[in-house]
Amino acid sequence: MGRQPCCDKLGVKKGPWTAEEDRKLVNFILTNGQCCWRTVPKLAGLRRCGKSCRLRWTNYLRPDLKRGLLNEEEEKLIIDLHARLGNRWSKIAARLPGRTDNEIKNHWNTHIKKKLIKMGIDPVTHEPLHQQSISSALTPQEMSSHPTDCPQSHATGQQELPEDDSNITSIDNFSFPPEKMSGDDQSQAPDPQNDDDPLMSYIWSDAFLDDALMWNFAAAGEECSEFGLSSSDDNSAWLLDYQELGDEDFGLACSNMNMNSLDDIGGKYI
DNA sequence: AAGCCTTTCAACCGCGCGTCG
DNA sequence: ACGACGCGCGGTTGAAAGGCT
Repeated sequence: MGRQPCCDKLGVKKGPWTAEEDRKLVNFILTNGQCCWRTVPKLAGLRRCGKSCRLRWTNYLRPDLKRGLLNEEEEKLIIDLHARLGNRWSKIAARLPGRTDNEIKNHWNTHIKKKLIKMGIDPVTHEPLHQQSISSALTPQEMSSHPTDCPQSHATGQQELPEDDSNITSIDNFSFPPEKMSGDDQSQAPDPQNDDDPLMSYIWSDAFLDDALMWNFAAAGEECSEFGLSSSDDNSAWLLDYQELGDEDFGLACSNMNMNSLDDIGGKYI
């Protein structure tokens, strides 16, 4: 017997979410918390798959999300974490407060990957690219958009920045110790405890994750005017109404979400 | 101005894993 | 031990926006 579909395909809406659907989902979760996603659409009055609801919430509607482009520090961190973890985007996202795996994955594929290739670094292995592998690492479109991006010296293992490095300032200072750049990232991941970089040691520590949770909400509080996208985004402008939420609503939502110590943090939202 | 091409990113799909009865 | 179920993850798709000719 085959696997049961995650939702009844008939009558389930697909495609972009409307403001009304967003509103229903947010209202439901803030009132009831994140519970069984399979039942959320029915209880929230949505003609959506539970999976779709979860994705919409985690990738777009969650109030603790940061908005806007990733900054240089975040990019560096992603590159470093990718060198250790590979394409385990959720693990990487867990180390970047307010960022989602989907967002990081997209950013990697559209920005960072190209930057690394432009720098002559294989985005998969994080090793210097050889001339022939540069072409295989790039799609035909990427090749055409970077026709002269292949430094000649990479076959020697020497990294040579392009003469015009104005486009790579965000990652121009990062470097990987040789032991971090070889082989399968999972099996050969270095011992975090031995990491020389204090920042990375901290990021790899359990304490980081504890702090990250706090940062999520602190960041959301500081940037609460951003989490609903720009005010020009008519489709989501209503999200700004989050700021109008009362203590009671927020407290309930947080307690249902099993977040710790949010009574204090929650005040930053409001 | 119009059509085509490229880029971006929200959303979907299928699979694997953990949990529970 | 086994199967059903729900969730989360990573890869992929496709619509929209922006850029180019």
